[in-house]
Parts: sequence; C-alpha cells; structure tokens
Amino acid sequence: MAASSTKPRSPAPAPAVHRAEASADDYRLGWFENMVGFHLRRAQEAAFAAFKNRVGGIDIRVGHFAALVLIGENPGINQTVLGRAIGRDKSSLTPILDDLAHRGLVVRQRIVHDRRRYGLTLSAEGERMRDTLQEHAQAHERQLQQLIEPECYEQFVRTLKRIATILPPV
Amino acid sequence: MAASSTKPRSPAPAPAVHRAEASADDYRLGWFENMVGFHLRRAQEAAFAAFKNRVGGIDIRVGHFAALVLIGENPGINQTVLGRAIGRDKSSLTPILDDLAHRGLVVRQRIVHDRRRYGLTLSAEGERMRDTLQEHAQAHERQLQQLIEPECYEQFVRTLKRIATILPPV
DNA sequence: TATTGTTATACTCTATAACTATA
DNA sequence: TATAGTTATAGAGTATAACAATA
Repeated sequence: MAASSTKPRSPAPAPAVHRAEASADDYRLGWFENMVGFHLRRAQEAAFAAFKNRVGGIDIRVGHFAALVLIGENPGINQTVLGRAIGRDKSSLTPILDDLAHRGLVVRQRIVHDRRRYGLTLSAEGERMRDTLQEHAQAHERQLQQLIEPECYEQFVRTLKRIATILPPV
Repeated sequence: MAASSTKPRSPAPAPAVHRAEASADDYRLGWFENMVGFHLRRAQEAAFAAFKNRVGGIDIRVGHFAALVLIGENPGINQTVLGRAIGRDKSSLTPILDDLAHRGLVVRQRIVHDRRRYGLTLSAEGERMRDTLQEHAQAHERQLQQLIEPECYEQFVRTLKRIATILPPV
C-alpha cells in the first residue's frame, strides 16, 4: 500500500495503517447497537485494515490487487468492463493500469478489429505477483472465516452478495 | 499536474451519489467469488450508496448523522471518546462538530472541572434532526433486513460485530 | 452518434504532527 | 509530562466532464 511509484516523502510521516481503537467501553451505541448498516461499515473497515497490514510489505494497493486477480481471471478484458467488475469508473482505472503496465505486471494490447479498446492480460511477472498476493489474501480470508460459525458461512456470503447486487438504489 | 494549457475544463460537477453498475455479466469473479472480504466491501458500498441516496435531500452526511445519534445516546460525551465510538481520529471530528455546532444542532460546553474538554449535547433542534434522520435510517435498515433471511439476522449482525471488534490487526 | 480510454480537475474523507490550553 | 481539542497539511481514492480516436 505504499506509493505506486517512488515518491519523495517530504515532511509526511509513514502512512501507517490506522484503525482507531474503540477499546474502552465508555460509551453506548444505543440505537446503532443492532443496525446492520453500522456494523457492516465497521466490519468492512476492520477487514480492510487487516488486509492492508498483511500485505503492507508489498508495494501494491488493494485496488491494484483486485485488478490483477480479475485480469488473470478474464484475460483480454477491457478497462471499461474491468471497471464494472471492480465497481469503479473507467477513469479511476487509468492510473491503476498505467502503474501496473509501467511495472510490467499487466500487458495492454490494442484489439485489432476494434482499436478503441485494450485487451488486458497479465505478464509472467504479473502472475507471480498475483500469486504472492493471493497467498496473503488467502491467509486473511482464513482469518475472517474463523470469525464465522462454519454452518453460517455460506449464508453469510450469500447475504453479502444479495446486499451488494440487489439493494435497490432507492 | 502540468497545467500547461490555457483552456479551463469545466468547473465543479454536482457531487452525485454514484454506484457503478455491474449489471452485464461479461466477466468472471473467479477467485473472488466466495471471498468474504471482497463481498463485504461490495455490500458496504451498496448499503452506503443506498443510504446516501435516501437522505440525499437532507443536507447532512453520514458521519454527521452518526455523531448526532451517539451524542444523543451519550449526552456529555467528549470529542475524543466520540471519535473512538465512530472509529475516527479526534482531528477528523473537529470539522464535523464545528458544523453541527454552527448549525445549532449540537451544544459544546466546557466542563467546569476540566476545562480542556467539551461536553457535547444535542439541542432541541439537534434532536429533531436526529429523529428525522433516524426515520430514514430505519427505513433503510428495514430494506437491508429484507435481504437477510429472518432466522439468520441475529447471527449475521453478530458476525459483523465479531469481525469489527476482534479481527486481530495482524 | 456511440464507445473506449485519457486528461484535467475537483471534492470527500481522513490521518499525522505540531500546536494551545489546560491538567 | 500528559491530555483535549484545533490547525495545517498531505494524500489516497474516486468521480465528472470534456476530449481524441475509433467505430
């Protein structure tokens, strides 16, 4: 999660992964106590922080990792579709892909019969990087799964998917 | 960064609530398919976007709403403890409380025997605002709950809490 | 005209560090 | 010295709109 390229870190401190601790029990959540939305947010933040800490030694970010995995899974995918898969606008992907391509992890290749698009694939080094990161992610995932009662795991993931996909935009 | 050109791009767009749609099923999630972390993130983003849309007509943000609820629940709480409750650094709360106080929703009162602290309470108007927002939040919550099988609800929330509180920082 | 990807730009959120004033 | 809150600042992350190239 360090900078994608070497960058002078002037007066700035190391951007440590931070998680504000709510250790002391000197407040009441009250109405939030059983709110799904509230705890969904807290859980996501905790999981995200834990993952960032885990891969903290590797100079790559979560969004970059997601791109590596999905390109590996969908070789030849273009940036617009990749954006949909990650849930980000295509313009947000440009700097990510720029970086990954610049580091030789991803290959962008113009598609012959539609020269507007790039087909994205992983280089051999990109595959190695993805594999390394996947090992970390797998360990992280095991850690998460330990917090879920085994008989509830399937249902838990299914519920998350349902929320992500069919929650109406209101 | 190089602002070499003279042509001004367009000025500020309206900060609309956006959710990139992943409608077309023209990609495979592959390895992410059953990852808790991945879907936790997507679910949280969807829920957050839905909530923002719901209260979109009211000039207040999620962090502000959280502050209102928690101050209402813990009258006299100070900013540092409030920050722990929300999971944010105290410095992040200063502008939020500035705004809420400026709008007459929250009252900051120096504590007599420790003049470093403020005791935070809701004004009558703050309570009204909180109540209005809570109605929206309650509707949002009902919507979320409809996506959870009723017999799994308790367990679902419990799991989220467990992830948020006892996930080791690695 | 529509689409892909890029660029310019702006904005939200949040943390860190240094600071003031208290304790 | 330690703590509560503020200020200044940095920077990650991401969107929107306009654009060029191509369809």
